[in-house]
Amino acid sequence: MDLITLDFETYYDVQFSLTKLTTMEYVSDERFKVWGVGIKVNDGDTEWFGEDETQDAILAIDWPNVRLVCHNTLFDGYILTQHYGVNPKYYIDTAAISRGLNPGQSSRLKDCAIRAFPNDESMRKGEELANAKGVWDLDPELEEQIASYCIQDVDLTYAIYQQWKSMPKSEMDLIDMTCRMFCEPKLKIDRERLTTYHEQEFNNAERIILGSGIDRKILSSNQQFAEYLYEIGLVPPTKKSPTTGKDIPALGKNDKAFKQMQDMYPQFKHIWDARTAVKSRLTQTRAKRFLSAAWNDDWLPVPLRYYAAHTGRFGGTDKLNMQNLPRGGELRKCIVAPGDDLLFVADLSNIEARMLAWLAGETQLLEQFRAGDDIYSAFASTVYERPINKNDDPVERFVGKTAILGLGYGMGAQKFKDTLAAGAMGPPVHFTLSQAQNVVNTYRSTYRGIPNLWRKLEDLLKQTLHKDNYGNVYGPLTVAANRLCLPNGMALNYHNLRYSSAGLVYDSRNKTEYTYGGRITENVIQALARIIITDSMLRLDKEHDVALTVHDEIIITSTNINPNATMDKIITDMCIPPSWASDIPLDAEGGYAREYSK
DNA sequence: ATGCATCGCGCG
DNA sequence: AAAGCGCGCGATGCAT
Repeated sequence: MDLITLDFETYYDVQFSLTKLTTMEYVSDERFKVWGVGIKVNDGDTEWFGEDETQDAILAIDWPNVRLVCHNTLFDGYILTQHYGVNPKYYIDTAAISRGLNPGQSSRLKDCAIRAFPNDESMRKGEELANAKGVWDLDPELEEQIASYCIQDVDLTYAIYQQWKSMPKSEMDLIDMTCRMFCEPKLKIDRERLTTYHEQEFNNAERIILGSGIDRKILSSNQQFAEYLYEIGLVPPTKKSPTTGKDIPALGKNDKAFKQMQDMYPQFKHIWDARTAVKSRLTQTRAKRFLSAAWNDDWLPVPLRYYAAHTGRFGGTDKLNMQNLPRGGELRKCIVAPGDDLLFVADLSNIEARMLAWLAGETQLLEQFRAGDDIYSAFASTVYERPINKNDDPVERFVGKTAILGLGYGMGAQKFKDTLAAGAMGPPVHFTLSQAQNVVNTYRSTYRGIPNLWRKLEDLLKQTLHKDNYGNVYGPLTVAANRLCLPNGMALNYHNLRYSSAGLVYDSRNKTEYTYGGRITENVIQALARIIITDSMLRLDKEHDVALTVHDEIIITSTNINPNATMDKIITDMCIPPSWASDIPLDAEGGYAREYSK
């Protein structure tokens, strides 16, 4: 099989660019034009093909026998499949590899080159002196310059791949899968339903905003909306900014004081409704993005960013985050399986709570998971000192749920109290600070292994600062330089980890992050849980099309033949424990339908 | 015009 | 000693 490294150079201008448009909008636009392409076959010399030669050069390649290497393969791969109609056998992306090996650091080609070849000044991306912005027809001189930059980029990409190809095979396969979700879409949109929904949402919001008689600029600005409230004789609530510590208006949808204000002044309902209409436009912008993304016969590419989080979790990209669609919302129902196929959706139940119990060695909790007990009710029973069950005690169970989901990573009494009152996951519950403190204490004393784990993992991370400790093992984790090695060959990286006056800090996205036991524990648990789900995705992708993942959820398209058997197979697969945690009790649940819904 | 920090809000 | 965490997008407000 040939290894082809490739880089497209395409027309762009001020309006028509990837900062303004999504990849789907850009490539499907009338203005889309390939200036040329640089192609390197195996270790041969990179060749430039100009505008008139590109198509022949692309079509001459035996794509079913090609492993493709690009830097940001979602872009070049999408052009190959959607513009030229050719599908490589395997997709490799050096930007994705960079994020896997160096999460939280820039994955631009320029920065990758420095990281891959720190001591070789010849391996540097040149400054792009040519300004080709807005030039539709390149003159020979400009084309010459672009061609030379392009060849240089292809050569760098190839060299970086050679340097980093020792990346675990399973992770390479995940990068390939991520590219296929985008370049070879598995999902479709229900265009009619989506169009109707978009118009309806838009008209509804407009009616409410216009009806209020307030300028939408005022409605959408916190500052200006606060001033407006003053003018009509109301005192806008304030709160302390969690980042700057300054007093800021508390006018968010979930700000308690603002909610109370709305309840207190029902005569201003038109104002509250208009504020919501202006602030909650996610569904409208998203519907619009879906419609333009699915330009090609309603096929919907799924843009996922491999290793977006330093824990390995995927993220959204390309102005379209498929991982935060409102639950039970119309948007999800507008996403469908193609033809007569069905969409299978399954998620790993309480995966993080299970992983936490397992790593902390909390035998009692593990036994409860193994027995299929309702963990939230079980903990609530301890708190309330009486048997709690889902049907009779929904409020008490919600307290148990909030505790299990939050307190495992060190949440304190004040935050627990606020979280309960906000009622984000259930009915709002109002506790005094001392009642909240009691629950926190009960949690920490009931599951002693968990606060113990916070201390152990903080100590383990500190060990990464001294090379005497490299190789030390804790469960599935191994100590190395500034990182905790994971059982899949990857690592939880803490770039430039060091002590500061604030404590333990590290660099992420040019920001200094402060960390501590509870937070490290959360990172470790998230990283380990992510391995369980991606292991399953890799197995399932052999038989079905994995179309999307949302952290603990896998979305698969498959035929409508024996759907119950397919569903069972998926669930069974997701519950296979990894070799490094063969005794972890896993559980999964799911369903299938034509649409994406649960 | 464009970049950056901050906030709000959607998901896990 | 104590501290829930992980994302991306869109809008605002301010700096360049």
